[in-house]
Formats: sequence, structure tokens, C-alpha cells
Amino acid sequence: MKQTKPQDFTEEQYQTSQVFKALAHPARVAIIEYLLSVDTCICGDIVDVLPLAQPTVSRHLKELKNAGLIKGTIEGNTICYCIDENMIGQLINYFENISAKLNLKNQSCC
Amino acid sequence: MKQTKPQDFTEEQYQTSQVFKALAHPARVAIIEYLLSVDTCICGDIVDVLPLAQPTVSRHLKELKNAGLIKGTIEGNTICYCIDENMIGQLINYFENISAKLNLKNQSCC
DNA sequence: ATTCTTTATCGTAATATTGCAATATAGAAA
DNA sequence: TTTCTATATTGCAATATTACGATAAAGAAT
Repeated sequence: MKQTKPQDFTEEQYQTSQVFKALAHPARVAIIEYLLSVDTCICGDIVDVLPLAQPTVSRHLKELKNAGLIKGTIEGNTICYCIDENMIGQLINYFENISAKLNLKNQSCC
Repeated sequence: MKQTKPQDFTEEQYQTSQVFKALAHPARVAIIEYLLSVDTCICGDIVDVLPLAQPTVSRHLKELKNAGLIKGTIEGNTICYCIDENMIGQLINYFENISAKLNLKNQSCC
């Protein structure tokens, strides 16, 4: 496969796709939704809730963290994972911006 | 690889991840942004703008269409692809909902 | 009817992702 | 220190994704 090189697109487009890639798996969507449903967020809970082995959950958490969607704070023996509000705000802005531009467009086509 | 079966997660989580998967590639982000930047949207233009071969662009367009992010109208010899405003609205709702729930949460952790 | 133009599909090769078992790491508890 | 508990990393195997060339399909133009 001739790899799509990062320089083929803008750095911003590349990073945007990376954030969406982090959400492009049902397990990671489930993690986000689980984190949202509890007040305290300990990783151990997540392993119990998901139908996946611990190393697999750990890997999914790492990807969400790398994308900036969650942040993890070491809390003694456990790690407290939480959704990063800032990134959620950025995503809202991203789609709000698309929506605003669509409203300005000539809607003659489609 | 033991596949993650759809029934391991909710149907909704699965479908949500599919929409994000459609945006999880810089080429597809670039396509969305290009469609946003022009009033008339013909596929031929997209092939010229992207650093990818025509069959590859066609495939990316298909994935965006399958995810409901764009819609294509056959217009004689060409196809007019446009962003589906409805899906953008759904995505705004998705993240607004997350944001609202975060604001209600006990922020003692993280 | 033939040719051109545009888009889609197929075949195949390369790379990326996902999953789990095994193992490592590191702080807590004993 | 030794052991327990929680999380991360590594090593592989299986599957999915991506890319392009070749080709098909279908309407437009001649």
C-alpha cells in the first residue's frame, strides 16, 4: 500500500482525522459513554464493564488519551480517567463551523 | 484476531463509531472541507484537488456516503456530492449532550 | 454506432488495527 | 522485604483498511 503521507494533507487535517480515529471503535465510544455515566472514573471499573480483556482496554484508553479525548490522573494505585472537556468543546466548534458555513452556502445543488 | 462482535456493544455505539470512522482519515476530512469550500460540488473536482488516484477518491466518497455524511445526486454525467446537514446536526447534538452531562457532573476528580 | 468523459468496482499488495496471553511495572498492604 | 492489586507493554496472529492499476459501466458528444 502506498501510504498516505502526512504531508499529502495539512497538518490540521491529519490531526483532525486522528481525533475521529480515536472514536472510530465501539469500545472507545463505550468507554466515553461510561466515563460520562459515572462521577468517579477508575480504570478498573471500565475493564469490568467492557467485554474485553484488560490489556485491550488499556490500549483503547491509551488511544483516547493520545487523541486528547480523556485525561488520566494517577491516584495512588489506580488511575482516574476523565473526559477532557476542552476537546469536546473543540469538536463542538468544528461541527458548528461546518454547520455555519453550510448555511451561508448557495443551496441550489443537492 | 477475535473480532469485536457488534453484539458486544449497543447498536447505537456501533453506529456512532461508524460515523467517526468515516472521518478517521485525512483524505476524508479533506473531502469534507473541500465540499464546504465550494458552492457546486462535482466529484471530478475532488479528484483534481486530492493527491490520490481516482479509484481511491471514489472509495473515500463511498465511505462518507455510507456513513451519511455526504449525499450524492446523479447529475447527467457527473455526480454532485454535498455534505448532509442533518448528520452534522446530529454530531453537534452528540457532543453538546456530552458537554451538558459533563457540566452536571461532580467535578471533584481529575 | 462510436468515442469520450466520469465514476464505480475488482484484484491485489502493503500497512494498520485489534485482540489476547504473557509479562513488566509500580504503588499499597502485609 | 514480600505479596497483592492495578495498569501498561510486548509479542504475536487475525482482520481491516488503504492504495493503485486495470477494467467496467453509463450517459454525453460526435
